[in-house]
Amino acid sequence: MRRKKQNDLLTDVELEFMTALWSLGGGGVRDILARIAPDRNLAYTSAATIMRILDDKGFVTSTKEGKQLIYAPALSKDAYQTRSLQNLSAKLFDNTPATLVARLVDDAGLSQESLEEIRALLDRRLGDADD
Amino acid sequence: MRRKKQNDLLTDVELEFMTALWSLGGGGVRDILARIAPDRNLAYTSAATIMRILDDKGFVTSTKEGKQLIYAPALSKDAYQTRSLQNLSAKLFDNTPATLVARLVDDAGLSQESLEEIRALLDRRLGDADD
DNA sequence: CTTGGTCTACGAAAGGTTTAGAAGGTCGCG
DNA sequence: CGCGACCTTCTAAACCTTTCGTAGACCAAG
Repeated sequence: MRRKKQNDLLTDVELEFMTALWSLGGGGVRDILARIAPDRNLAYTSAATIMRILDDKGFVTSTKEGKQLIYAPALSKDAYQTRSLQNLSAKLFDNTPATLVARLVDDAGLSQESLEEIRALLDRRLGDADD
Repeated sequence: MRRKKQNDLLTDVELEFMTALWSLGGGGVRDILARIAPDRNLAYTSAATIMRILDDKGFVTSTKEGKQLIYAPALSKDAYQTRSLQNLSAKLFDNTPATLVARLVDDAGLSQESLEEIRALLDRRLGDADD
């Protein structure tokens, strides 16, 4: 059975848990739950269910260690960031990344510092292959 | 009563319809449905329901013209692009736009052309205050 | 061996999304 | 007037997401 709706995007809660797992590198349900916002008050079984779903969907791998399951990301955060950007670019920006960046740098809430950081990035990226 | 889950993001189908409406500027259900991918085969009443929901949520405005409702975006595409980027930046990039752009320009699928377009954008934006 | 703690798996409930049929209004034309 | 065409509104079904309780497995300590 395949996903039928989205390509391979995480739902809100799934992303919350993957973020915790990425920062951890790996761990059991209790470790992961400890990284979730404390005011969340999520039941342990809820967390376990989320992790099982992530496993089913292939976003994490699990290995039995003693009596508990240890989870590890099956997809790096970088890779997922790229995937999300591609999705957003396709859905909302006509697959033209330049428009996406334009909207980003037009955002008044963006600091000068951030802008310069971004240009430095681009200079580095374009400097190499420049002819 | 307000939305309870997301800030103010469109669902998949809602985005599909808003995209049609943005490209149209405004129109009735039949106009909008004509802009949706033709292999979609969506019933007219389904389209009407989506538009009513968008109206309820405040994403469009409607005015009665004769016997039909004419819809217009209550939110520009630019504004929604900005909103989406802010959301993605907060959820997945720790609110550091530079990281977002880094992931974007690291994407091997990005053409040299796009990269240069992006840098030109930044130069224009930063050129003023350059030292 | 039995009890208690910890774990995973299953199932259900509540809410949101997507689709579409049924019902009822309105308008123009014969 | 009455009919058909077209429109909106209501309602429901199917599915997905999120949350959690219950049940069953397993192990260690008394």
